[in-house]
Amino acid sequence: MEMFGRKLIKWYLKNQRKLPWRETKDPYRIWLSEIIMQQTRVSQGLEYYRKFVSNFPDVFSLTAAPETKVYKLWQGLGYYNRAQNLMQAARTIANEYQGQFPETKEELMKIKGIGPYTAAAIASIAFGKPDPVVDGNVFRVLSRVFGIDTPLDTAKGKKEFTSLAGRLMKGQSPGDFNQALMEFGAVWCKPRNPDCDHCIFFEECYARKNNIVSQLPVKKPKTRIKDRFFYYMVAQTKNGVILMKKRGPDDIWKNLYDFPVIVTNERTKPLENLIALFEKISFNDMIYTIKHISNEYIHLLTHQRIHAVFIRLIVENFPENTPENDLLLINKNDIEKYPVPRLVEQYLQDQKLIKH
DNA sequence: AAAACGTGGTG
DNA sequence: TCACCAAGTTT
Repeated sequence: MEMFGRKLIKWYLKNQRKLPWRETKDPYRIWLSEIIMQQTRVSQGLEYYRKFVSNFPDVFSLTAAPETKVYKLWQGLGYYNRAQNLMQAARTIANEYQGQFPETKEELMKIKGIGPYTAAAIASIAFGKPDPVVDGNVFRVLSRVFGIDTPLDTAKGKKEFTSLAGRLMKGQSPGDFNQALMEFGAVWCKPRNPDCDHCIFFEECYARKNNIVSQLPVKKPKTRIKDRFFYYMVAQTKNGVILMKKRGPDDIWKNLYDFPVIVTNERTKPLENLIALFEKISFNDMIYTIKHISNEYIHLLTHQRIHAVFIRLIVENFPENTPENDLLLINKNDIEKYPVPRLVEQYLQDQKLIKH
């Protein structure tokens, strides 16, 4: 523990980049740099920082500036809310704090645009408070060196990493420690292809030792919803025998029961064309009539939006022998005995094939 | 709690 | 090419 901070700061004092906001303890400039650098690379933000400092050397000059001028200077940086928050924060500090930045993380966080990260950064760098910063770099370095696979974009993850950073910080200068940790992540422990062989933590790094550097840090999977279109064939004889199908192990609803289905990634039309395909997954030469085509059901899963259409067929007869490949013929009175996805249950209810 | 918010660099 | 990522915060 102790050693981690010592080595880190030793590395930092020797290897840090020379950046303008590192040459001041002025909380105004620290704040300005932190807001500008949110979600922004140094190479992109550097010139903006210089422009803002020279145009607005203190919080009062920023307060006095016309909005348009501030936006103009911000142009091209992105996240334009930051410019608006910047002006509001400047007014707050000028009016409610007499131009003096509050010194605690808690108080700083009351100011617009200052969240947990920025508050800790100002408190530690400008005022020497022992508040650990936890940004993307810190997540990466700590998750690798200490082998933490808690997803960082969760409440649990944030708590865990903040707590660890706080313990590691003990005995070190908070501002230096925080900047060292971020700098190390930015220039050495990079997201991809870090130079582990020459790393100061070569010996102790958990990820390096276990060859999982590229797998850390862990993030929650993006909830990118995929649309899928399910076209179900609900085939039934006149005397009430329904063809069902057990779902396989490779998709959603494992081992539940539904019907023969055509799955596509886009909407299919006309629907009638699907029936030829149905014959391939059930019986050849079905003699059928289309009894009903349902509306599209939308069924939401964590990562999928299922668009389901049920095509109900009346067939003359199923073959006598029991079909292969997970197909089964059941009496419609027994349908409730089979576990089905909620989507299918809904359909069956709507069709009065089951009660409730 | 998840989504929106911008732009530019990278492998 | 394009998904991923960058000194996050707000709603």
